[in-house]
Amino acid sequence: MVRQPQINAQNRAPLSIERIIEAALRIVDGQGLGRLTMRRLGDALEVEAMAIYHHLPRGKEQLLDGLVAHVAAAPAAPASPADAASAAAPAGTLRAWARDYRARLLAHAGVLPLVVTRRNPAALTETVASLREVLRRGGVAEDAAAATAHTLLAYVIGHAALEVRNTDEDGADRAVDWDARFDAGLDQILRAS
Amino acid sequence: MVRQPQINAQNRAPLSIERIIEAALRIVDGQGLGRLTMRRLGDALEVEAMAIYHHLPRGKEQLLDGLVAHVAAAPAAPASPADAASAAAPAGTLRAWARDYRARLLAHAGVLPLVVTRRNPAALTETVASLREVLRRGGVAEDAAAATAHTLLAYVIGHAALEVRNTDEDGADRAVDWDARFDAGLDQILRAS
DNA sequence: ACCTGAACACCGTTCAAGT
DNA sequence: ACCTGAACACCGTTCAAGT
Repeated sequence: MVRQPQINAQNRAPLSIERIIEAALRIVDGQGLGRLTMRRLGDALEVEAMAIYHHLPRGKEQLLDGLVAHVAAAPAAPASPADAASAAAPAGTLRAWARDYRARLLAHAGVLPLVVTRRNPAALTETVASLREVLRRGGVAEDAAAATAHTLLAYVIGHAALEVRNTDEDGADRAVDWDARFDAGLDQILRAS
Repeated sequence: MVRQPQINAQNRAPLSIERIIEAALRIVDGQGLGRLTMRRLGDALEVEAMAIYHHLPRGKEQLLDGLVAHVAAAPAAPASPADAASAAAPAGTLRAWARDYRARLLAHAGVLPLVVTRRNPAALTETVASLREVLRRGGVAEDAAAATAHTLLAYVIGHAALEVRNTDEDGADRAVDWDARFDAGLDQILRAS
C-alpha cells in the first residue's frame, strides 16, 4: 500500500501555492481586494491563517505578487516559434491577444490596482517580449516593434481601467458600448503600426 | 481686535479638507500608499487621528476619493470656450495635455492604484468631457471624438502604469527612454485620429 | 464646532509548540 | 514537513466627553 502524500491525517488535500492563489483570486473576484485577508483566506482553505506562511514565506506581499502573475502574465503567442500562422497574420494575432487580455483583466478587475504597482516587475516581462516577437515576425523593425508593443499593452491596460471606473459619456445617460469602443481604438493603434 | 478664525487656542491652523488631502498626498508620495494611515496622517497634521473624521465623515474612503480627484481630474482645455488658440490646433492642445497628465500621474505614482478602481467615478468625467470638446472643436465628428478621447486617456493611464512597473526591454539591459517612447505612441494615436 | 481619549473589532506577522 | 494557538503591534472607526 503506497501512502498518499496528497491526503493528510485530517483527510484534506495539503496546501499548495496554486491552491492558495486560486482561493485568493476567488475572494478578490467575489468580494473585492479589500476583503482579501490572511485570516479569511485561511478560512476558505479550511486552515489556520498562519499555515499559509509556510508556503508563502514573504506573506501577503508574495500572495499579491502571485495574483498579478496569474492574471497579467499572458503571452501574445505560443512559445514555439514554429507557428507559421501567426507569422503570416501578426495583426490578427495581436488583435486576438488584446481581446483575450482585456477579458482577463476585466474578469479579475479587483487585481487591476495591483497590476499598476511596482510589485512583481517580472510579471509583464514575458508578455511584452512575446508582443515584440509577434511584431518582429510580422516584418516590423526591432525598434518600432518595441515601441508598438508598449503602446498596445498600455492601451489595453488603460482601457480596462477606464471600463472598470465606467467613466460615462459626459453626463449624457446614453451608455457606452465598451466592446465596440475597445475594438475601434485597437484597430486605430494596429493600423498606425 | 478682530478674532482670527484660522488660528485656534493652540495656535495651530484649523484642519480643512485641503490641508488633509495635501498632507495625505505628501505621505503617499514620500512613503507609499501602504503607509498612509489615519493615525500617521493625524501625526503629520499635529492632531489626533480621530479629528480627521470631523472633516471627512466617510473616513478613509473619502480621503482616497479626494486623492484621486486631486491627481486625476485635470481638464484638457480651459473652461472658457472662447480660447481660439486651442480651436486652431487641437492636436497640439491634446499633446500638451497628455504630457502634463502623464507627468502628474508619475509624480504621484502611489495613487495610480486608486485611479484604477471603481472609487470616485466622477473624478475622470470632467477630464473625458474636456478631451471630447477639444476634439470636437478641432472638427472631429461627435462619435469619433468620444472614441478618441477614451483611446487617448486609456493610453496615457496605461503608459504611466507600465512606466511605474518599469517593464524592461525583454531582459536586455539597455534602458527604455520612456519620454521618447511616450511621445512616439502619442503621435501614433493622434495621427490615426 | 472642533478635537480628544478610551475602547472595539479587526489586521499581518512572529514564534514556540505540537504532530 | 506541515500546521496550530497564543501573542504583539498595528489598523479603521465609534462614541462619550471635553472645550
